[in-house]
Amino acid sequence: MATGARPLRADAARNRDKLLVTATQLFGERGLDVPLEEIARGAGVSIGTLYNHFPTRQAFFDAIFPERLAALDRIAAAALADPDPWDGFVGFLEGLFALQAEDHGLNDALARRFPVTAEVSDACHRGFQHVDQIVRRAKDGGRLRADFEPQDVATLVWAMSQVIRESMAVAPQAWRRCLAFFLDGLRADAAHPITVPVLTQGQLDEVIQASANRV
Amino acid sequence: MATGARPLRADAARNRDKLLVTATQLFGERGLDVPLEEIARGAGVSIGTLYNHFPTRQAFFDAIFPERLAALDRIAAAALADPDPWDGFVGFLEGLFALQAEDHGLNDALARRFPVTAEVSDACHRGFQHVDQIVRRAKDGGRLRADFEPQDVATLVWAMSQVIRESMAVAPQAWRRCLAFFLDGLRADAAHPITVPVLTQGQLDEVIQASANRV
DNA sequence: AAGTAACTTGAGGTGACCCTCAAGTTGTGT
DNA sequence: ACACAACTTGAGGGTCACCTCAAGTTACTT
Repeated sequence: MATGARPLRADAARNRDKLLVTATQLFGERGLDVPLEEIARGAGVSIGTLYNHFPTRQAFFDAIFPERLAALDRIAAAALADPDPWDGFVGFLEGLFALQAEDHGLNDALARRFPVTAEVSDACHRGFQHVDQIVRRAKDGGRLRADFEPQDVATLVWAMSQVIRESMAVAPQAWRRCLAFFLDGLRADAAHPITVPVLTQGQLDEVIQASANRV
Repeated sequence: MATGARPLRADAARNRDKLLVTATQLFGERGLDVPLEEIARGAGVSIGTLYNHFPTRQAFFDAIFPERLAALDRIAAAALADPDPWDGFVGFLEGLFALQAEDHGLNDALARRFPVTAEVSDACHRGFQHVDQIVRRAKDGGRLRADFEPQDVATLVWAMSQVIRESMAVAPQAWRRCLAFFLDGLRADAAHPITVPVLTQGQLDEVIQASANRV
């Protein structure tokens, strides 16, 4: 996996691995705010070594999230492969939120702090494109209401991420109920006129930017 | 307003007031995490004086939130007074979220950290009872779906609070769109069967408790 | 087996915020 | 005008997390 200029020394590679494993676990359990010192301790390594390998918290995210986002890609692909566009749309959302419910860190990442580095932001763009297709397909299929736009998925992610965060410890499946209500409002035959305009892509970018600056 | 054992000395009362005004403003603008030192500075008073009057952050909340929650009471009363139960239900939610959108601190309070002291928790109980009535009335009226329960309002509050938080700076009205989608899913004629059970009151209390401990 | 580059270590500096308390100041009743 | 209680002050101690770097250790090369 390490493909930099020259290979790491054996002990260094081991340490890097241990740090990554520990970080992945702690982020998953407790969110993205875990103290770096705790990660070092968990990996059995000094704080200095941690900084050798991951000079910033962001460096951890960059190393961890591509894998997570790949899971998202798979979910999106499955959604697009579903013969029923509406089922695909629903499956995508359920898959996405199930992933968030399993991984406190991913939930944090999607809700409060969109990632910024090249690789991760690429993955996000791919994600947006997938969402675009999934939404368009479900609208064309006639069961998703016509005034629902891809940007509305972002709003939905914010909404659900908080529901997941609050309820996950006590009722890990509670978010599914909230989503079910919401989905019933997204069906074409449930639609009532909406006067509030969708977020423009520019506005969405602004929000994401603000979010990232908050890290 | 001060009704303690003996009245405050004039200068002390003035300082208390200035602190309260500043705190209200800063909490409203920036949420409940504003450093206390900033409140003291804003009020033109030393940090020691701040601690004289408000020995904990919670003491500020106790002084500020009853007024805010009274506004909620008014909104609930208006909802119950609405001749159309569904319109009342919708009006209640819109009023509640509009309040949150105006006041970052209230948003924080409802989303992440339910208050704990007697007076405030009383107000919450009154709030719950109002929600109970509003929901029951709307269900009896036949336009709110029958499987929607008062506890589901809590979930909705979590969801919307995050939408509000993320979008308020860029598109202060964006939450209304999200709510509109959601409401379309709450209409009786939009209902599809839901398998996930509602949060029990006990579970809800647990979540609220966990939330409060997080302060 | 020795030499060197690569790596690790952890004490300690920085900064943000919290909170306390001894010393000083000011309002108020007499 | 006096005296005392009420009040204010802000330096300073505590905690927690971040981050650095000089000195020590270890893996790899020859």
